[in-house]
Amino acid sequence: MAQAGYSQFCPVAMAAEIICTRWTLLVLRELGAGTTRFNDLRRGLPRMSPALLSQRLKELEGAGVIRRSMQVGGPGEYHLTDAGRDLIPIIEAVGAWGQRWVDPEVSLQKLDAQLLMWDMRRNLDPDPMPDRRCVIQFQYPEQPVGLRAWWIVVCPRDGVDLCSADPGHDVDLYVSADLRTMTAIWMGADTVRRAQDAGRLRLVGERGLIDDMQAWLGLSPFARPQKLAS
Amino acid sequence: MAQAGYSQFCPVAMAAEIICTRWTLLVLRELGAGTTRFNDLRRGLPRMSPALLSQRLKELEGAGVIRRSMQVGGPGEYHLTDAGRDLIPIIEAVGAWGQRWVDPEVSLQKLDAQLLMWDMRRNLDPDPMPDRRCVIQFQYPEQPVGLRAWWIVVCPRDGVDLCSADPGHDVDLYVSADLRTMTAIWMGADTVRRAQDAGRLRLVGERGLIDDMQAWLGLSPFARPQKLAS
DNA sequence: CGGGATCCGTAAAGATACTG
DNA sequence: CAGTATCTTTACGGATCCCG
Repeated sequence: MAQAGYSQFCPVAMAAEIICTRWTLLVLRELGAGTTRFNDLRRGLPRMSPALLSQRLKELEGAGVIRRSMQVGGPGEYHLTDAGRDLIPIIEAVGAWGQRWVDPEVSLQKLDAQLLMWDMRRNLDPDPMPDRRCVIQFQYPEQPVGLRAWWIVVCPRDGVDLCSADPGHDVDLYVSADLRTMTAIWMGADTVRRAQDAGRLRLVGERGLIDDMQAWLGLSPFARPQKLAS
Repeated sequence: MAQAGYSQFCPVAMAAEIICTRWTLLVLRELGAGTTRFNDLRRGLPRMSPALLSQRLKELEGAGVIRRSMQVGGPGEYHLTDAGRDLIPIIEAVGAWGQRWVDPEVSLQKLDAQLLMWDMRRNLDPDPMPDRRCVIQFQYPEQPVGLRAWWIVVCPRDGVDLCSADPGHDVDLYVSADLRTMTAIWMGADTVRRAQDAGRLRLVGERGLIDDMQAWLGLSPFARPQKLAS
């Protein structure tokens, strides 16, 4: 910290100077998942200060891991370079290690409704859903007001949208659980069926959406050995 | 920093809290290479303060990555657990990434004679050497006095020893180069033959030792896709 | 609203000295 | 040999503010 790096010629040290600084691996995880915009990165990294995110993005650009494309009239976008894409298997391996060796009781201590919803939105699979607009409301009754209710709107052509305020549409499915249960399902430590049978998860609404929920909800990309998005 | 971790349930974040703190990956690299003693770890991490090393070892023990074995009369030893051994492929992948994507001109800026000699000592292969005691003196004429001369003593049964003071034995081979050249050879960016032909490396002594130098010297474990030591 | 920059208090790391 | 103790420097967190 005090000094630039480790002063070691070893490739592990050189790479660690680039990717093992605070938050950096998570920034790369977001970029690997397809996020390109500054404020979208922020949504996936809610506790990271914008100043530090900006600094890290510059450092990664300097290291040749990402490239910043500034359109004249449009917003800037950040993309992994070839070197950056080469880091994705490493991030997947780190995630797999965490999934295997970190006690779920510890990770389920770090609940964050906004982060969970943002993550679910990204990975939600519309294919098993009816071919029309579907609105699902998630409710976490024990959460503070602003984090208690969420709407996910799936449109066949507009994709998946997340709102923390009522968008006004009719709701096709109400999902109610405590945040811990929903996170455990998302991480693969619990299932829709088991949680529903045990009363930890309540589903009210269209039968088809309920029956296929495990399918369209999916799992965190790190819950099983699976690739990150393109 | 201000807070303990990232407050994210994602396995990547959980793992990053454990292994992506400063110096930690290099501590694990040393342990993965077979080093078990505190002061030997220090030799491989010369710029890391003992206080921080001690702290990191405790953190890693708390995370279940290493185990500390305290013998009653003997010195303490640190060993990777199963979880820790599972990190070795990740460290190798990080090293491979660094070897591929970090400009050698940048890594060859971070020269360190003591670190290089310690690293060479660990990986030196006595097999291609004569079956008797061999003494090799390395000289880096441009280095400051205490780092200028090194002796490696290879004994068929006592293993490989490194001295920074003359051990008093007859020298079988004198190796003279600048530190950058020797490091480049060690990292696979140069070869004994090429450096000698170009006059960057001077070898004086027993013909057989000279001819087989590339073989017994070997390469850094990260210079090619190869396993760390047992 | 997207995309940052600035400022200040706190927490972590570096340097060095010292001890059982 | 295997660490602590101490003091200074640096980085990070959080809030606020700025600009097109």
